[in-house]
Amino acid sequence: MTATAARTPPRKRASNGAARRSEADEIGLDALVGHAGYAVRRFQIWIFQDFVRTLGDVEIRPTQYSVLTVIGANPGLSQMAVAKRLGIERARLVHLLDSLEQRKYVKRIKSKEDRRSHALHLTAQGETALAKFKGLAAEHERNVEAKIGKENREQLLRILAGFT
Amino acid sequence: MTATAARTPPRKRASNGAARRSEADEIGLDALVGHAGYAVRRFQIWIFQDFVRTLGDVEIRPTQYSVLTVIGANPGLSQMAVAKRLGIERARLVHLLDSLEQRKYVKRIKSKEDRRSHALHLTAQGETALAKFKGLAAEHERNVEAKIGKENREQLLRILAGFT
DNA sequence: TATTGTTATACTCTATAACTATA
DNA sequence: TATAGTTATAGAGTATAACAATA
Repeated sequence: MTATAARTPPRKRASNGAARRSEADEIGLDALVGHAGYAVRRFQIWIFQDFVRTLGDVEIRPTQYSVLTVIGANPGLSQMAVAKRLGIERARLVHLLDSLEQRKYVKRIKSKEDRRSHALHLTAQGETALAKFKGLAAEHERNVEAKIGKENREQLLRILAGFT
Repeated sequence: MTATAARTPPRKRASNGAARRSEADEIGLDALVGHAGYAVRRFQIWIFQDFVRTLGDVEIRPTQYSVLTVIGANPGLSQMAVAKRLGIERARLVHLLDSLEQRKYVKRIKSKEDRRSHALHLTAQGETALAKFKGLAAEHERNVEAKIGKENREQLLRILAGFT
């Protein structure tokens, strides 16, 4: 392969001395245009920021929300089970749970069957809080729908269902 | 809203003393199933890992690739312009460019028009290297296509085109 | 020997704030 | 005053390794 393979000719730049472009517009992405990963990254940045903003008052971030939701729907899971299911490192989950336990949303209960592991449960306060978080997360989801369209959101969910 | 709103009944767990589930399968995601952001996050983790693996030999990560590609296609851009176009913090771009400059892929040239700013260019070595990176990135993109299907990848790019 | 939870380390990335030199 | 680049800091997130208690 030569150095020119797949190279796009440099875009015409404002010549020296000419008026400089007023904005960071018109800058070509070249090969990035064809990369799904680039589009997905930019979309994820937008979607995370909207989630964090929408749930800003309750100070819940996406990862915390996912942990609370899975524990709420599957009480008694071990830390390993939650970590594997959500694709989180078990070492990281320790700190996430420390925080959620301090805030009285989650409790670790020593398992009698396997004394190495903890059974995870929501507290009563955690149940109430999670219901509120789900309402706000639904609001966030409506923002997503407004941004990309109802049909596109549904197609996206269908296309990526295998990764959840 | 009550605490029970939108709550899914807890899944049936293996009763105490019964055989425990062998794998972290069958764990319900509850409300996460309907969140585009969750699916996107999981997909992005997969896609980043494949990119990093596919370009592992050349030690180029997605962000570095995006910076090199934009500079290659738009020689002379300032750091601010690159940062804005790619949605990277300008403070972060400083370190990215430090690394790419050390590796002789990029050079910062003091602008004569505005002595505060640097015009960014690829070195000859950078041009050659980027061509190789693009070939590997195309290989990564074929992995994506194999994973989600040709049609789905194209739909994804179409749906998310507005975020690039 | 292997696994669970934990602690620790390193690096990537996001988000700010403040500083300098220029404009 | 405002902007470009830089330095610094803090927290989130990823990726490892190693350790104690337990299986």
